Order: sequence, then C-alpha cells, then structure tokens
Amino acid sequence: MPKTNPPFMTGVPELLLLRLLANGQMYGYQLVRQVQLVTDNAISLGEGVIYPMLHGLEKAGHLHAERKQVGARSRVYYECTPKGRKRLAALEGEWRRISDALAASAAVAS
Amino acid sequence: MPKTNPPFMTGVPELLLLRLLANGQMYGYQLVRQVQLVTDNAISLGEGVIYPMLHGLEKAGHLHAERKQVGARSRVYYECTPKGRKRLAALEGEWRRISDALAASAAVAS
DNA sequence: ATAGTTACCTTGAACTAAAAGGTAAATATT
DNA sequence: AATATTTACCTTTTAGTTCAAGGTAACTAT
Repeated sequence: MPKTNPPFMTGVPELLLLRLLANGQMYGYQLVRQVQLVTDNAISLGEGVIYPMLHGLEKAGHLHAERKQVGARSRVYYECTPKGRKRLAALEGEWRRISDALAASAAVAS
Repeated sequence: MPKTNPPFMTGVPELLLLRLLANGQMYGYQLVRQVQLVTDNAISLGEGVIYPMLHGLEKAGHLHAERKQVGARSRVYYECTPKGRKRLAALEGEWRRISDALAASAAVAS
C-alpha cells in the first residue's frame, strides 16, 4: 500500500491542472475540489500537491498568476499561458503514447 | 525534456514485467527486448530499470528466480508467483482507475 | 585478433507525489 | 458571544521511482 509514489500518478497532477486551467482561470483551493469532480472522485490531489505545482508551473511560464480581491477574501487566480498550452499538448501526447503502449502490451499478453 | 522521472511512467515497468512473466518465464536481458516488442518500441526499459526491479519483485515474493545453464551460458529465469499475480491484478486495477479518471476529465474539459 | 552481442549487475542523480504541519480570515452553528 | 467549520493560502520532510552511466565477463562472428 504505497502512500507516496503511487503507481501511474507521475505527471497526472500537472496534466489535470493544465487541462482545467486551459478552460478558464481558477484558484488553488478551487482546483483541489474540481479535480475530484472531473475525475468522479477517482483522483484526489491534496493542497501539498496543488500549491507547489502551481508555483512551479508559474515559474516555468506555463501559468499566469493574478491575485484578486473577491469580496473580503484574497485569492490567487491562475490561467494557462500559450506556453502552458504547448506543455499541455506535449503531456497529452506522452499520455497517449504510454497508454497506447500499455494497451498494445495487454493485447499481446492475453 | 525530463531525463529522469518522465511523466506517466511510475509503475509502468512493474506492470509490464508482471504481465510478461505471468505468461511464462523469461530472463532479464530477454525482457529488455520483449518490452520494446510488445509496446511497438514506444517503451524501452534499460537494464538499470529491469534488473533492480526483478530483484525487488523477487524479494517481495512476486517472482521466483531460477538460475539455469543454457549451453555454456548462465541465465536467471524469472516467473510470476501466485502472489505476483495478485500484485498484477492490483496494478491492473490501479491502471484502469487512473486512465478512466483521465478519460473522464478529458471529456469534461473539451 | 577484434568487434559486437549476450548477460549479468550497481551506483548516483534528478525528480515527484504525498503527508503532515502551519497561518489566518470568513462563515455557520450553538 | 463563543465555538467550530470551512475557505484559502503555504512550506517542509519523506519515501520512492526511473534513468543514465559505468562495470564485468563470456560467447560469437568477422
């Protein structure tokens, strides 16, 4: 029962965040819940995953961050940059490559 | 361009080896080539991945190792144990869980 | 002889997700 | 009014993984 480094999760948080943020701006806490929503609760990413990843993606120029005052509350909204979309496309390609390969392997193995 | 820890590869070597060794015994060097074969060259696992993984799986009781003399050459043949088949089933379930989740997320995001 | 292939193995580095812990303000509950 | 829960941000530590690179030795073909 692996607590850390669970199988098949490497790259998944980044792919999910880029997918969501390519469709519109969102803030960290919102993304935590949205990931559960769009994956039917199959995947749940904690804040210790989301926030460092947002910071990393922003630093890499894949996301643009903007602090907004919403009512009395302060939120950091992120949105995908053009560079981020390229990164997303690359990740989608990688995902397809690996999942196709595993499908091919399963077909042979039967 | 990530050299180490490429996206979506965590757990994939273990899954591939267990799949192959659930169908019959093989030795390390053979597995290196067989993985390329069954994945249409999409995935290539080096010996630095294969051998430590075989040792780990054997230590965990998922594989049984047997040194055989084939002609003048010495090879270590591995085969899947019942415990290894359970591990394989668990990994297959995990793989399906994650890939289904990503498919669901893509459907929403379009 | 030499080069290439077969066959085994280990070590070190880079990276990653997860868990746990931490702060503070707003809202809901009693 | 006091308390508990939720919102919202963040960091540090840990465990674990793949990959690259390096290393040995025997067999085979040129």
